[in-house]
Amino acid sequence: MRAAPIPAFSPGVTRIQAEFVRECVEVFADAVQLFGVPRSVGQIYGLLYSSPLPLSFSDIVEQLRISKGSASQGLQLLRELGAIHISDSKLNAPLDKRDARQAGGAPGSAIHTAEAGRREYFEPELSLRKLLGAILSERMAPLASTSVNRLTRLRELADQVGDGNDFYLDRVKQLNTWRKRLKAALPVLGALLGSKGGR
Amino acid sequence: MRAAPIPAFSPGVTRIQAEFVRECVEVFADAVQLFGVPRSVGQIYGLLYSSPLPLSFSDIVEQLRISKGSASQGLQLLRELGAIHISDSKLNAPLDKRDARQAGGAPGSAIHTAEAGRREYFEPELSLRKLLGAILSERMAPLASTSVNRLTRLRELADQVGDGNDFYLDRVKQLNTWRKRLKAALPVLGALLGSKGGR
DNA sequence: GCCGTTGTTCATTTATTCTTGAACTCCGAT
DNA sequence: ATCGGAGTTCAAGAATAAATGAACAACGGC
Repeated sequence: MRAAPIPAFSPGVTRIQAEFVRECVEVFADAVQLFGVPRSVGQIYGLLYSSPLPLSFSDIVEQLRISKGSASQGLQLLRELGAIHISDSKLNAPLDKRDARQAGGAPGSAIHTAEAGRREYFEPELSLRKLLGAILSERMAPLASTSVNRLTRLRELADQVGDGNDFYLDRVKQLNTWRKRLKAALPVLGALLGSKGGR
Repeated sequence: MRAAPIPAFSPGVTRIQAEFVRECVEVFADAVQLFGVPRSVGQIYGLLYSSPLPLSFSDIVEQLRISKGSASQGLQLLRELGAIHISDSKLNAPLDKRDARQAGGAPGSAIHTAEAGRREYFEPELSLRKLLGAILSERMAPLASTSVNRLTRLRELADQVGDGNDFYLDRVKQLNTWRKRLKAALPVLGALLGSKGGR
């Protein structure tokens, strides 16, 4: 088990809000692990999900207390999956945020002076369909790419066995059926998750 | 990367059959990894899947060249998942197998004299629905059990924030929607995999 | 152009998971 | 009862995956 990830306290954020963030971070950290995605990546998504304003790279590093390396790789993966995107309001976001911070906060550990440079801000993608669709197809890709070749090879071998009964051919046929069903089921799943009918 | 798992040669089995087995073992070893199931467990299933006759514990250990510990744990998991079951013909299976082996084989490395004791024989489950259903629900269980409590907690926190807009409440609502959709989608997926319509 | 800052890459360290092997229990046969 | 093989458990080792941090590259402002 790992030490509970406790986001750093940011100025201008109430204790309740911080608690909300922490809970979200953990929820997503746990959830993504079920899909084989590293915990820290879920943390990043959870943080963005619970933030009213887009966050920058360094916000994430500071609040999650993770290394720049982890943050960079995690953000990269999330972008590849389409789970987050760069805020289009490159200009507004930082300004809004500075206001928000100044508004409520104990300015003790000062936000560094210059909020300058090529800083980018990230927002979470909120479509469940896109989120899961990307993860699933990413994980299915390697299987799909090799499975056809392998089944062909198995079929050849089964033909050569030539024992009395059709055991080997039957098994190959069944594998093929399974593959087809899986292939057919995935799009349907996507449709279900995208629909509004889940009540 | 790991050394290719090469099943040991068994008497009474042609080279082609051995090749078929090896290919199956690898196919399932790779496939199960996508669902977070250990490779060796997939190997065991693949071996059983490609065997015309039920296999015993020691058959598995010998042919896959894995330790008794791995075999035991792997078989246990597969049984929990309902992916294999103990051959009901506790009496027939071993007899059949001895016949089969004697029939074709170079009896050089003799099958040990006494086929005795409480030896059990395993067969693979062939229903895709059962196979995947068990894996999926096993992996979803931890999420499902905690998610309701966590969402309740998040809702409480969101109520307490009370900033001008409904940002936090909206996020909680969306999480709830996602949860419901996932819950609704899983049974449908099961139905799809069990149907005959996948052609 | 330079300079300070932002973000990336990658070898190393750290943490987690898987496998092994040996001691042990269980069961059936004698 | 006891003997021998069948199967399980678990601590220790090996293999794999993830996180770190420091060196590096990219960008914007001046």
